Order: sequence, then C-alpha cells, then structure tokens
Amino acid sequence: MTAHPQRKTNIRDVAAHVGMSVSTVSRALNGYDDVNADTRRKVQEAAEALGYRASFAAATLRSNQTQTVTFMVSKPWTKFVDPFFLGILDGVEMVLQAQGYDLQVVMAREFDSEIDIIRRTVERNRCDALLFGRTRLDDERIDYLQEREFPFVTIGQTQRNDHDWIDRDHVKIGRTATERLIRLGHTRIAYLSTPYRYTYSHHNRAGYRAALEEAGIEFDPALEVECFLSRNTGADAMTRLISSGANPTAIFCGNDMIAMSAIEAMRSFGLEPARDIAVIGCDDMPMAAASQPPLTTFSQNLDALGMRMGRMVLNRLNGGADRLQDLVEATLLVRESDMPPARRNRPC
Amino acid sequence: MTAHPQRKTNIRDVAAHVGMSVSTVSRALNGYDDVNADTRRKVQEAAEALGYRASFAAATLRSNQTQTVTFMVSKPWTKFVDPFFLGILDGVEMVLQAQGYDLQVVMAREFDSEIDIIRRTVERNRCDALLFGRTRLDDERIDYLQEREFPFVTIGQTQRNDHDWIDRDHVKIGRTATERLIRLGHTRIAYLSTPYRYTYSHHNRAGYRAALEEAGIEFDPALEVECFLSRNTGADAMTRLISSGANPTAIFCGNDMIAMSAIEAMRSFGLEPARDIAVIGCDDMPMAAASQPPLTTFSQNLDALGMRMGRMVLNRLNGGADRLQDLVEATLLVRESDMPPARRNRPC
DNA sequence: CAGAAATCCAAAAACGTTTTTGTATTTCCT
DNA sequence: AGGAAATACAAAAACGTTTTTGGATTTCTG
Repeated sequence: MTAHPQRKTNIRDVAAHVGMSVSTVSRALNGYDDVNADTRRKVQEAAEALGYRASFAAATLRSNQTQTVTFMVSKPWTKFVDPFFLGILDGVEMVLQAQGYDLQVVMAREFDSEIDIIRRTVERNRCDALLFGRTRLDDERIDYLQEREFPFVTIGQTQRNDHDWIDRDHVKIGRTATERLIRLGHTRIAYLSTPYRYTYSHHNRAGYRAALEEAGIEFDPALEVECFLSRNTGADAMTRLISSGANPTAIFCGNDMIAMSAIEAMRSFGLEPARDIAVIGCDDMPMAAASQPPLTTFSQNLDALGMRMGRMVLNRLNGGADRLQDLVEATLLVRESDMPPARRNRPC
Repeated sequence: MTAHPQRKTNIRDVAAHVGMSVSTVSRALNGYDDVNADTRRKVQEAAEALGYRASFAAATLRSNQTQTVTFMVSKPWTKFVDPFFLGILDGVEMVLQAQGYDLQVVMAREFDSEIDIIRRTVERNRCDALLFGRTRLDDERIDYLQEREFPFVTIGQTQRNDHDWIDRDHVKIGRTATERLIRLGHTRIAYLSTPYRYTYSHHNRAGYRAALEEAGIEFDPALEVECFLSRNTGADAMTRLISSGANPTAIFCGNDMIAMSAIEAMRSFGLEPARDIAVIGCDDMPMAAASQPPLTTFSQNLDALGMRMGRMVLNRLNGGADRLQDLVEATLLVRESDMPPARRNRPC
C-alpha cells in the first residue's frame, strides 16, 4: 500500500521535456561542440529541473569509461601506517576531483589477495586506473597490469622500474639518518628494517650501508634486523639485538611504529632511549611527537606527494606518452630521541 | 603497429564455447537452480578457462544491483580519528565480502559536500547501501536517504533515531569518566567536548552532567568547552580554561587528540598532567599509549563494532524488516594521566 | 497410458546511456 | 548563383548483461 517509489528520471524523460532527441541531450550534457548554445542551456535547465543524473552503469557500459580511479590499500598497511596513506589519499583526491574523476578506495585483506583484487577490479572494468603502494622488487601486480596495458601509478619502485611511480628517496633517508648518528659519535648503529619484501626497505638499507662505508665504519650484519607488521615487531628485534650482545648505541628504524616498539623493549632492559640508545624513526606519525622522548624522525608533505601522484595518473589517463617518475625528499625532524652515545661514567 | 589488445571475453563467448545459450550461461553462473548440475559445471569450467568475468556495468545496468556498499568518510575525520574509522572498516569489510559484497570508500572533502557526495552516489546508482558516521542531531543526509528509501546504516544516532545505527554508549562514557574523576576526589572537572554538531558530543555531555548531579556537584557552565577539529583545538580550550580562572583540577576530553593538545597547553602554563590536572581521553589512539604520561582513555573492539555494522547492512539489503540499533559499551583503560587532585603542599 | 507436473534450456526483451551515421538547413566562397 | 563547407540536430546501433517468457523433453501420477 506504500506509494510507488517513482521511477528515476532518465535521459528520455529530459529529451521529451525539451522536445529534442536523446542524442542531442546526451551531447549537450557531455559538452560536445556540435550543439547550439541555446539548446545546451535549455537541456541543462531541464536536466536540473528534473533532477536528472546519468546512470553510472549505462554510461560506463556504453563508453567503457568509469571516470573513476581506484586506490588499493593493503590491510596490514592500514592498521599501522595509516596517517601516511591517508595523507596521500587526500592529495590524490584533490586533483582528481578537479578533473571530474572519482576516487574510490578498496582494501585488500591479505598480501595474497592484492593481486586478486586487482584482477577483479580490472577485469570487471570498475575503474580507469589503479593506484597502490608497497611495491616489491619483483611485483606481480605490476606484471599483470602492464600485460593488460591498464593504467596505474605506484607509490614505490621496483626492480625493472619501467612504469609510473612516485616514491620518497629512501636511500637518502637511510643515509641521512645514519650520517647523523655517526656525526653524533655513534659507531654501533643498528638498522631495524621494514619487511624486506618491500622495495623501499632495500633503499633504506642501501643508504644506511653507504653512510657506514663512507665513514669507514665496518658493516656488522648482526646490526641489521628485519621487522614485520605486528605490533611488537620492533620490540622483538630490539630484544634480539640486546640479548645477542650486538650492543648497538643507536638505531635507525624503518618506521615510527618499529621505533616506538623498540623503545618499549629497551625500557624493559632498563635502557632509556636517547640517554642509552639513540633512536631515529621514519614517517612522523602523530605518536612520534607525543612520545617521550619526542621521536626524531622523517616527515613528508603528504598532500604534495598525493597531488603529484594524482597528476601522474591524469597524465596517463589522458594518453600522456612520457613515463612519469618522481623521487621526493623527506625532511629530518630532529627532536629528542637521538643523542650522542652515553659515556661510561655518567653522572646520575 | 602494436598488437591489438584482444577484446575482453564476454558472456557470448563462453556461451559459444559450451554450445549453449547466453541465458543459460548467465543462470548457471549466477547460481539459479533451473540448470542441470552437469551443465553448470561445464559452464563454470568454460568461464574459468576463458577468463570470463561479467562486466560490472552491464550487470548493474540490467539488474539494478551493484553488490557494493559504500562507506563515506568525512575528510576532517580521516585526518584526526583515522584509527577509529579504519578499525571499523576492517570489520565491515570482513562480513560484507563473505557475502559477496564489495566495500568501497569515498571521501568527502568538506562538511557541506557530504550531502552532495551522497546525492551523486545514490542518484547515479553506484552502490546498494551507504555507511557513514558522525551523525548530527538533525541530519540532512538521513532525511535524504529515508525519503529515497535508500538503505543505510550510520555510526551514531540522531534526534529522531528512526533508522539503523550502531553507536558507542557515549552517555555511559561521559558518566564513567566523570564518576572516576569524582571518586578520585576531583570536584572541578572540565569537559572538553568534541564539536556540538555531532550527536555523540551531546551524549558525552549528558553523561558528564548526570555524574556531576548524582554526586551533588554543582554544574559550572564555565567548565564546558567546545572543541573543533583543528590540531590545536584542545590547547585553545585548555588555555581559555586556565586563563579564565575556571581552575579545573581534572578534564574529560571527547577524544585523545583533544586530550593531547590540552596537555601541551597545560605544560606551557607550567602545569603537569596527572600531577596537576587529571586527564581522561577517549578512543585509545596509538599515541595515547605512547604519550607521557600514558593517557587514560576509552577503548573499543573496533573489529567487532564493524562486523556488527556489516551484519546490519546485510540485514537491510536482504529486506530485513526490523530496525537494527546497537549500543556497544566502551571500556575504560586506566593508565597514568588521571590522579587524585594535587594537595596544596606537595613535596617537590 | 493419458494427462499433469517437473525439469532444463533458448529466444528475446530490457536496462539507459554514448557513439556512429545521416540529413536537413544555413553559411560561406568565388 | 551555384557548389562546398559548416552547423545543428535526429535516428538507430551498440555496449554486455539479467530477466521474462515460452517451449521442448522427461518424469510423475492415478
């Protein structure tokens, strides 16, 4: 007995309303130039009056264009490094929407499902381009998309690197952090790496090793530890480092989560960050500033990074021929967690 | 001169491949029961072999169903309370994908664009249901969706409350926080509220006031301050509170961001959290545990909350008649930022 | 064994656009 | 003035599914 929910107004309704053909209405609304200015105005007014909005499905089916870009985030990522990816999303969305593109986000539950989601998304034609991060040296997602000639931009590089990407200069980050710790007088500097599966972990490490070598400090494999995505991974690594007698006086951590977790472990051994072990993180998560001591870390203009990424994907969508690759520098945010090494006899 | 990118295989291809009609293929693939088991198997194998995947646009156009749920996040929200919404998203996605639904996320740039995005999304038929949070007492988004009879579930309540929602029990949160501070001996307890535009701010306040009244503590309007979404809003409020002579010995903050910011301001006045002013936050953001002193706050099983939300929307999509409304309790996480009031003459 | 019911599949319509093609009418050029 | 070009619109095809309708064949029933 409920009132029949009225049928949505379609393009035929507005055509009838202005007494013109459907095709003219379509061309008028989509900005083609073989339509009289006056006609276009009338059509637009009618569409507005009737509350007409083109069906997304129908338009997509016919034109094969979705005017949509999809950003895929990996779930382990969302949990831990969210501020980083959210900041980028902001920037991307800003430039995309200015060009009439929608930005959608989908989440991948597990690592293995990333490729499945990409497959689904591409094969069902749900978007015009894909965005994603956490690239690997050898990344099957990229192989797949390149084979299909599907547009995409990544955050992070790969081995072959023959695609559009944007990335922070992680080699420089690793080098800068390590150089600073060396300058402070440290020689036993550990590197608590993000998972090796990611390309950028290798870049960080390359910078770390390069700085050591240039300073003439012998590289000690025992000081390099791989961390993962669990909450306590930094603590585990730190514990191993301490109890194995590797004896670092400073650590550079692949991200702030690892750093905070490592600090927890230090304290459980009676060691204080800064005073006993210098700590440098990466990402400048909100907790980095709030922690005690405030964490020295690397920060980034995420909006800008996202906007550049957005412009890249637009270029690709517009058939831009050139490959766009962009390395952006992070800035070291010196706070209080990195100090010169403790002297043997320190006043209490 | 490039190889022609081969046309995507469509349903006709697989029909031809198995020598059957298009309609049979469709019905076989979509699980209808008027198709022979053997036939279905053959169709499925063919589809698999040819890498067939139904066009999303075509299927949507014909069936008027997208098998997609959209979660709309407001951008100011993403910046500051991300862990909260990300946790919920996780849970929602989990139960939706188990039922074959996709979860998409879209971002609203400004407050005012929220309704526009909803309009676009609904009118262009891009999803089957909407999810969003940050409800207001009087929420135009809900008015719009109800009028269109479009399925949705909110995080948060409204004045009329005649829709599906899930919410934390913010009245209880406000009451529990305030009761605890009272039990610790405080009488001048301030409430640094989240923006009043949100319903839950009022609920927090109601709990706060109720606890005061029950304890026979006279309510002082000067101790209630509204905060907003800027980074320093807590500091601004705290500064006003201190310099106006309102003289609180404890504060309950609508979220952890506000609390952290307020703590900053305290310190700039030479006051120490816990020692001089007790602080209780809400949300248990990662920085709450990392801060000094660790912040007493309210935490939540976000996965569970999200999963309940997911089940709600599924119920609605399956034509469930009953209205689903769910109030979940938060748990107080006592850490170190809340202490009894400082005594006049305290040993240094 | 005749009729009814059940089973399984095919033909064709329909969804709402965009794009292609075509055709009057008008404007331009020499 | 006559033909070419430009302008402005209309008709119809096409996109790839799902759903409706119908019809053969087989199975059941009394």
